Amino acid sequence: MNIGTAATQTGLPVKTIRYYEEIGLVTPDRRANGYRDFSEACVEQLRLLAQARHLGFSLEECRRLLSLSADEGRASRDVRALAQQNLEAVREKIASLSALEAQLQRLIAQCHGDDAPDCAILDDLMGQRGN
Amino acid sequence: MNIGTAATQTGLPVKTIRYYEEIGLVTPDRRANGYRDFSEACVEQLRLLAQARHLGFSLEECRRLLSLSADEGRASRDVRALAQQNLEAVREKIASLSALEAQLQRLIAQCHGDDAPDCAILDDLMGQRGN
DNA sequence: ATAAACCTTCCAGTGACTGGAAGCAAAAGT
DNA sequence: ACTTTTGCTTCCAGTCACTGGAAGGTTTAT
Repeated sequence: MNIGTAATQTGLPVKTIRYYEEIGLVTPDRRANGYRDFSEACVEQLRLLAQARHLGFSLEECRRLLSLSADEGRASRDVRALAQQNLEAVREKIASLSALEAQLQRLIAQCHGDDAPDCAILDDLMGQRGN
Repeated sequence: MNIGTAATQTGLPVKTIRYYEEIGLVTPDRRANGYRDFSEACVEQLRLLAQARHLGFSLEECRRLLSLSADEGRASRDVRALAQQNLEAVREKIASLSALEAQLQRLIAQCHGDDAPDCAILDDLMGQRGN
């Protein structure tokens, strides 16, 4: 299977697949003309990559997921732990973004938003030390 | 004021301040010995940068904030619009992270998490196309 | 025969820093 | 006065996960 077909099968851009090969996440075969040749197994790995990236796993986490998925003797506990870690990270991001949201909302509420140059937002941004 | 003092006054790392100068966000004076010399006004700009970055504004947005803060004839409406845009972006990020959280939670719940190699998470990751 | 679509590699850029090396300048300690 | 430490300078390279583009070879369709 050519790289373009693999791309449409997985939803990954061609460039991204080449990049994944470059950093050793997948190792497609090569044809006589130099074209990459993707096996079904390889496409499955790409599908895992696409899906896991979509879920916010880093490429290093994806690497571990791939090695777990290749390991017939794996314990599902290990996969779960990885996912759990990722979940924590997502929750932390949500928490800090929520704090941002509140602060921005407060700032916006305090600003008149008219033609005059005095602005509560700028006042706040310049007023205090960072944090 | 030396760069180190400016750094402690604003909470920004020295390296970051130099980077901000490099991309033209601030332009401190220079002393005879080549050291940067930060005026109070310059430090205020750095404070704005620190605070705005902390609130998730991009550096390009910060650039616009700085030019608005320097413009005596600005309309606070414009500042508000910028903050409002940022708020939307933050809300979108929160929404998509929340979707991730739900999906991860579901996946984790389906996985036994024991010694056995069969794992609902891996099954899911390899099963379908990436969207 | 020609055009288009597809493949290859390599180089450079993104955003926002961050780390490190090599080399002066200034401040502090003895 | 001398030495050590700290602080400043520049420049180069790396991070993460791609993304764009150039220059060129291959295959497929017309």
